[in-house]
Order: sequence, then C-alpha cells, then structure tokens
Amino acid sequence: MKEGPDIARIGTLIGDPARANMLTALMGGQALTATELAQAGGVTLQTASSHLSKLEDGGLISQRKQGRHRYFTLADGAAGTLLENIMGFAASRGHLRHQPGPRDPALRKARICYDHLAGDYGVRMLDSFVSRGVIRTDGENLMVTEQGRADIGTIGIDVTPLVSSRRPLCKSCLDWSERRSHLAGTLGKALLSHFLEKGWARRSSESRAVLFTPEGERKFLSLFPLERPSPEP
Amino acid sequence: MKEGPDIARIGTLIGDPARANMLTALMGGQALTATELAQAGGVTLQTASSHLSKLEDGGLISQRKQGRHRYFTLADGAAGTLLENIMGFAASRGHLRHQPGPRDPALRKARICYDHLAGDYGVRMLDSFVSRGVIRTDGENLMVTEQGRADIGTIGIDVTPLVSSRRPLCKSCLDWSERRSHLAGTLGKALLSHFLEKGWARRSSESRAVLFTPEGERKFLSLFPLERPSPEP
DNA sequence: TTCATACTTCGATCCTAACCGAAGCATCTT
DNA sequence: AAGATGCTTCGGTTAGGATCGAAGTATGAA
Repeated sequence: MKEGPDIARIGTLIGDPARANMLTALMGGQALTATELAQAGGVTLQTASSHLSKLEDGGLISQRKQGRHRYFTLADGAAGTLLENIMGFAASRGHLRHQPGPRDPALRKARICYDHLAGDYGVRMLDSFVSRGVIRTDGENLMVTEQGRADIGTIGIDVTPLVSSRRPLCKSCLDWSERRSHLAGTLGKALLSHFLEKGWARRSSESRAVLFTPEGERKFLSLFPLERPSPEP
Repeated sequence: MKEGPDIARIGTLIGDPARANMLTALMGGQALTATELAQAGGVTLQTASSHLSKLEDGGLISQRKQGRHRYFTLADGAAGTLLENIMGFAASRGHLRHQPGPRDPALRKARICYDHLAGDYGVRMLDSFVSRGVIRTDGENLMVTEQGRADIGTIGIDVTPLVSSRRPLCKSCLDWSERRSHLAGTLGKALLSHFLEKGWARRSSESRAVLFTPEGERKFLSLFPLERPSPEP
C-alpha cells in the first residue's frame, strides 16, 4: 500500500507541538524571524532552526533573507488554507488546548486567521452577508450574488479584481472560538485589509487579536447588521 | 502560545506511516476490519489495534461491532474531506511516496476517492461539466448552473435532494495522479453510485481501482465529452 | 464443552527525533 | 578591525512511542 501522496510527511510536520505553535503564529499572516518563532514554539533558537528547515523542506513555509534576519511566512495561501482546515477539524472534535475558546476576550471578539477576520466579528460579518442575500450558500460553498456585488461595492471594495486570483473569492472557515463559520477567501482578505487601511482597527503587536477603535466598531456594526440569528450550525 | 485548536494532535495521528496507510485505505469508503487495516498499515494486529484506538479517540474513525468482527470507517464526511485536503496539499508539494501517479494503470484511470470518482475519468468528468457550462467555477468553488441541473437530470440524477445535506453539493478535489481537480461533494458521490448501480463499473476487490465494463466505458465517454482541453491548472 | 477466530491488553525492547550546549558562519555596527 | 547580533551546524543525551511476543477476552463453530 504505497500508493498516493505522502500525507504522513505533512502530518509529522504538523504533529510536533513546537512546529504546530510556530505555524499557528504564522497564521497571523505576518513574517516572523527565527528568534520570534523560537519563542512562539517554546524552544531554543537551535531547535527552532532545525524545525524551520524541516517545515521549509516540506513546503509549508518559505523564508527570505533581509540583512541578518530571516523572515519566515507560510508558503502560500494553500498552506494557510490547509492549516485552517485542520484547525477547524480539530475544533470540531473538541481538540482544544485549553478551555473552549481563547482566554483572551479580545481574541474571542476579533482576530486574524491568516489573512482574514475571525472571531465574533468575523462570524457576524458572514451572518450579515448571508441574511441580507449578499452571499448565498449551498451547504458549504459560498457565492456572491449579482446584487451582492453592488452591496460590497458600496463598502468601497471592488469585487472584480478579486475573482481572477487562483484562490476562491469567498469560502467558509470554521471558527474555533465561535464554532460557527466566518468568511475567508480573497474577499475575506480584502475586507480585513480595508478595515485596517481605513484605521477602523489595528493588529495587536503581541497576539493575533484585532483591536477596533470605538469609531471603527460603530461603523463595522452598522455595515454588518444582524436581522435575525441565522440558522447556520 | 497555547491558544486555539490542537492541530498537533491531528498531525501526530496522521503523521505515523502505519496510521496514514490505514486512513488511506479507509478513503476507499468501505468498512474494513482490524485485520485488514493491519495489513494495509504493514503492521501486526496488536500494533494496529493500538493505532485504531488512537485514531478513534482522535475522532478520525469510528467502529461498529458485528459479531466477532470490528468494522472501521472514517468518522464522517469531514474526516474524509480533511484527508482529501491533506492529500491534495501533499501532492501539490510533490510529496509522493513513489513515482508521480499510481503504478497501477487501472488506479490512474479511475479510482475511488472516499466516495467519489478520481483519476483520469474523475478529472474528465469535471472538465466536461465545466466546458459545457453545467458547472461554473470562481477560482476554487464550484456551483451547478440552473441549466446544469437539467443536464444532470438527463443522466438520471436528481440534484434537489443532494443540496439539503450538510456537505457541499460539489467541490473540487485535487487529484494526485493527474495533478488536476476532480469532482467531489454529494454530486460526485451520487454520480459514482449511479455508475456502480447501473453496472457500468465495479470496485476492485484489492485496491481502490474502479473497473469499467466495455459498455460502461462507452456510455461514460459519451456522457462526458471533452470539447477542448480546459485551461484549469 | 472444546476449539477456532477476531481482537485487546500487557510488558519489554528499540529507535527515532526533539532537545540543548558549544562552536561556527554571516551580517551589521562602531 | 573588533565586537555584537542573528542564525546554523555539530554532537551527545534523553524521552516518547512504535513495535511485537505473549497472554487475556469475546464471539462463533463443532
């Protein structure tokens, strides 16, 4: 039975706690140095270096040198999506490392999931889109409706250039703190970028939390109203 | 950094070669006994038993007793989807256990991927659907068009009951032998079931290969014509 | 009851890989 | 040139877990 792709190799790479912590840290979407990742993984720099080269060989991360630093990122969107999928599955089986949901309330409210918004606010955004008919769903796939394109345009985001990419336009991602789905894909990414650019929110320097300003919060809530609790599981 | 789902646990479960082989065998969609899985994993029955209980604790598989046999299956569609995702990612990074593509030509031509058709025929089916406008794609997501519903109806499959399920209707799955996408989801499952019921094909008893009869092959090829090579990567 | 089959549990072995200290290399600063 | 910082490589230790033999349990057959 030696047919097929070597899933054991990917599994082994993700299966080590130090590497898993590093990958989780990289899900924040920012490039991190080897030293920062060593801290995230809870190991010394030497050990981290060994882990990082294994992750790179496995195609999960990539690095670029910049002066005497080495910045590491997830290899590409596919790597991020893979980790999201595994996180969602792990959460669905109750494999949480501590209590259900992040201890930090800010993380629970809004955080970065690779390149898009997760947490309470991420879930609310998708709920709002679905309840207003901007996005339609058939079980798991999501698609933007014709009318939805216009609605998103009024927020200040042009959908057209987002479609050409090889990544899907929109895609649901199981949220481990809310146990509901939030919006991923290029649209999810564009929305988060938009909020950050407009100054409605900023990234926390220590964690994956996204901190909204009072004004940003007001605008967000009015842009994404909830008509009634949606029936999505 | 102990936030979030425990992806390391899932990774560890998949990361052992014996377990990975067992899971791959279960992707065939059929319930297998502990003895069969031990052989698939290349280990003794004692070792397999230990692996199987770990996989069950982790929520990847489930078992049901039947007389003195224990039949194991993947826990649910989510587990199958997760493995498909990892297989696709592994294949995309070139992590194949042997030469690219299965050695067995029958496997390369048509095989089962959990519950739907993969291999050359699986890819052709999706290509045909896309080129004829039965299925439309936006990057990665797939959706059946209105007109497509009727077309699929003429094959003898009613799309309506397939939508209600919690699994997506259709969904692309990266094929590791063809390095292209084939059709998964409830529609993919229904199509495969249809072929088997009609007697156009049957499952090989030893491997995941799907063996078409000459007549079944003729019907399949006429049902899924290729107009021109599609540009999908 | 006795035997056979299917599987689990226990116990011991063995091997891999994670780990860190120390040393080495590269880049930047002064 | 000398020192500091960021990271990698080497070597030796150690722990976890994969493995299997042997014994134990459950179900079915004779």
